[in-house]
Amino acid sequence: MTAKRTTTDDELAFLASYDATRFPRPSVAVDVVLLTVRDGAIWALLGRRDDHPHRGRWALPGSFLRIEESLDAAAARVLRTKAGLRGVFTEQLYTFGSPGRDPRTRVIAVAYYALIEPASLERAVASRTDGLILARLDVSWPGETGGPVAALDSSGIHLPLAFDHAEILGMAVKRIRGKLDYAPIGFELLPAAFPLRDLRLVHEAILGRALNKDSFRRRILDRGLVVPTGERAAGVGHRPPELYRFSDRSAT
Amino acid sequence: MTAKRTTTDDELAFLASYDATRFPRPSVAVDVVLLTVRDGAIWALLGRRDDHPHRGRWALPGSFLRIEESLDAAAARVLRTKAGLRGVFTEQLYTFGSPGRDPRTRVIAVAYYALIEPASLERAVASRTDGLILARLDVSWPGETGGPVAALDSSGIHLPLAFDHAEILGMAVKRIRGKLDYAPIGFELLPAAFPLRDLRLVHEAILGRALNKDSFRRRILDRGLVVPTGERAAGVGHRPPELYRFSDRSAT
DNA sequence: GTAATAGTGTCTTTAAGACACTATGTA
DNA sequence: TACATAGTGTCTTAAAGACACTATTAC
Repeated sequence: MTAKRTTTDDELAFLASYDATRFPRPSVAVDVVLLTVRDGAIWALLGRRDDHPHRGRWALPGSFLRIEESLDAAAARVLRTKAGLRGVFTEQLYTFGSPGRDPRTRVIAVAYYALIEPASLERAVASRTDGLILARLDVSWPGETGGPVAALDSSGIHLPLAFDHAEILGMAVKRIRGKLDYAPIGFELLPAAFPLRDLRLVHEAILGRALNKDSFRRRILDRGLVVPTGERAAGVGHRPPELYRFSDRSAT
Repeated sequence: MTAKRTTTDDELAFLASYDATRFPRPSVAVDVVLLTVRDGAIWALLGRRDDHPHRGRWALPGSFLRIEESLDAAAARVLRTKAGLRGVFTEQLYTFGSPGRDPRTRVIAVAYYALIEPASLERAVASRTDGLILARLDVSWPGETGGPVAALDSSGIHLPLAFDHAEILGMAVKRIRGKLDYAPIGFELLPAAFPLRDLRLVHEAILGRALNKDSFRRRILDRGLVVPTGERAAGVGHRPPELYRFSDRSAT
């Protein structure tokens, strides 16, 4: 972090006289794209806006940044207070700051994305009565092209999104598509023990295309990122697959 | 961007009564890591701080965000006013917001990185009298590990950096290392026409390791990202190499 | 001529795709 | 038993590394 240094009397005097209100300052908010993967699609947590602006539209969970709180802490607080979740994998995504993105006042939104396995997220949504939904994302662009992403309700109807949240969703999808190959993010979307098939289905849903079964297995096993648990899934209607777990080796 | 929608009288009344000053707001600054590659190393533009805090230490060029200015526009303004540069490749990097990172007040720094070829940057530094220097970066970590990065003056002495700017430099190096393989960022660091050797030296400097000469040539040419200009470099003391230029094909 | 790097051709190695085949559970 | 998916083995293909060899300029 900041290197050790001495504070001089001169500097102390400067700091005492510093007036932070001399310039108009924007508000800073933190928005969280909480994602999961299920049924071959990416899903995101959205909340219905009860207040202006964009009342009735759907928005990412978010909050204004508190004055003595780090950005990461604000993202964790949003997940805790809006979804009742703790210890979820979270990473900063991008900062959105177009002057017109919020009609109230100038708001800089520091966006985060978070990944969680579907069972926990469904439980969180079910335990809430404040209009949270899990929306299926409709990614219309291929590869890592990027662009806004639409959200669909359970009937496949497009949900009207608030602010620039379609852009933020698009950035989150683009990010996890890009990171999937070299970062262990698929594991965040699965329970502790999982068959390799489920890991492949998660990758396919994120990438939006089918993957070769054999080379996927080989690639994952060769990298040593997963280790067999010795257990097998039961009651699957066919040969039960071996269950694996994420191996936290520091290998690349 | 934001979807088309109608504004109701109800909402207009809400907006008229909205008081943006109800909550304390942090300041928002934009800092730019302007990078180039020369002599097998990465270099960054730094300025000596004339004022408190961190007077005498070295800092990234930056500015507080103006209230009606986009983040991208602020980054472009910083490059224009602090280095006299326009049209430089610039991309958002990461947002730094630890509560203690600036002793004056809470400052959220939206960091950008920019890439330029060394001749233009040297010209910009030489034409300034306000204490700008080109500092060589000392990247001590391998691969995409990440972490703070030190800056050295022309004698190889460590320059004391202001705020958390060693962290920001580290994030910029990590980012360009990661993007080098799939994004055409090497070209931003070279003149319009260049021999393949220079492109390889740029890649090697960024990655911090030697690359196989033959497969580098094959890889670059096979991707069709460069096209021969038909000209050759002269006066190089050996067989003159063909000069290539970046081909702006939309191919992946 | 020598020195130095450009550039080509070929062999080997490695990772990924294709695909056949065997294994083992449920119904 | 049939069925469905798990898992193995092998062939092919594509990309990268290794390396030998030729090409062309400055000196």
